[in-house]
Amino acid sequence: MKKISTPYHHGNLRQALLEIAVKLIRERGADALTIREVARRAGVTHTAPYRHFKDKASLLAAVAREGFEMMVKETKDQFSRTTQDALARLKVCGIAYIEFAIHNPARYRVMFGTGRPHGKNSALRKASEASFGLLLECIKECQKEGTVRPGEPMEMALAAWSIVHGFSMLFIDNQIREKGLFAADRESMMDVVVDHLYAGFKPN
Amino acid sequence: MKKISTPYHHGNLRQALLEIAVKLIRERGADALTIREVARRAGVTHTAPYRHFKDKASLLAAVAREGFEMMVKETKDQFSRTTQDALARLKVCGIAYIEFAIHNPARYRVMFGTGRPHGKNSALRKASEASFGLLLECIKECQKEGTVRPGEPMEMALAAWSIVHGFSMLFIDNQIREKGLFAADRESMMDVVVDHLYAGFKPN
DNA sequence: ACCTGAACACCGTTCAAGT
DNA sequence: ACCTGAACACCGTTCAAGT
Repeated sequence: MKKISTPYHHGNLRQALLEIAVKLIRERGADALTIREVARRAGVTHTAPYRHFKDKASLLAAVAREGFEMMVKETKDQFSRTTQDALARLKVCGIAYIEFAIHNPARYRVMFGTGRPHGKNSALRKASEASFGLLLECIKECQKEGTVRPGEPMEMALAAWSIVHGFSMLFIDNQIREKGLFAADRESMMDVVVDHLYAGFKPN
Repeated sequence: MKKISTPYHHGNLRQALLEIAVKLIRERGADALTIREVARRAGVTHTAPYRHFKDKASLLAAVAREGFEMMVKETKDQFSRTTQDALARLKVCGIAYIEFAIHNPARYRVMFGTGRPHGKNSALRKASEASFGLLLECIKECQKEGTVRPGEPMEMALAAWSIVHGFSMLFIDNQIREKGLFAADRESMMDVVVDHLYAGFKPN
């Protein structure tokens, strides 16, 4: 009888651990994420993950980093299906951001929920800066186009980020449905919020 | 020799535990909050807290609830120092909200960071609804006054909440300073965000 | 290189017992 | 009523050892 080869050699354990981690958070909450449980589900010893991640925090950081990269990719994909109109792209930024959060609440919470800044982890930092950069560029282009009023783009990007982030957080934390805020569907809530956002950007 | 009386009888243990919990989160992060450590600092056995809180989650819920109550109180205090002008009160809502978050980041994170809704805990739920209610009332009054455009107040309150919550979260998570977003001081950042918010509320 | 097994110092929670 | 001490089933992390 041939030996059944063990599944996670040759470098795919790292990716497997990441996927299991996300699934675990999604299914059972952030508290249920333990290195030992991830290892168990991957079929390896509880110390094996330490070959790929320094500690639990850096496993979470890797999950977060992937998240920012996914978000950027999805936004760019939407861009390519959009007119050259910079204002349209700016709206896509907002919508894509919120949609990512709503469709990946577990991962989104990891991306922002740590309470710890990204400071030291440069890969994570770069990924999150790329995401913010997309928004910033859109705003600058809109200003050139004349579809967004003049003003410090950094400040405007901050206001824009605040509102989409705030809405996303409240939404995935159930604060919105819980308060009976809306019988309305997600789509129209998103539109309300994003429209409000751009109302503040209109040129005079 | 008289026995030294033990400090936490007669019902003040509960309050002591809450204060220690907040201090612990503030000083060493949310991960450092353990029931055992709280008990240790209070000078009681690690099982004593269970007389006052069902489990760790309900200790955290109590910390969160106190937070919402503090926020409402501080906002009302500011109201009493303000003109009858409803628009001025609306701005106070935004500023007081952000200031609370900035001055109590640890507690603020507990108030929103659980990932778990407040659903079951009715005291917590009521406290957070009171906070939202303040904002909602202000918007309605402004509409009567004509200083905020007509529209579903619930939707407008949601947009307002999103932006102050988003800004607060980004700020206390260090996402803002980390990205080199502003050399500017807090005050002016807050003003930018809040001004942007109210720009979207202006009547035509 | 990658993985294991034992070990250490912790957790949250329960429960019978003490005053 | 309020608190204790032992116990249980977990953690994260380290380290010497195996292939």
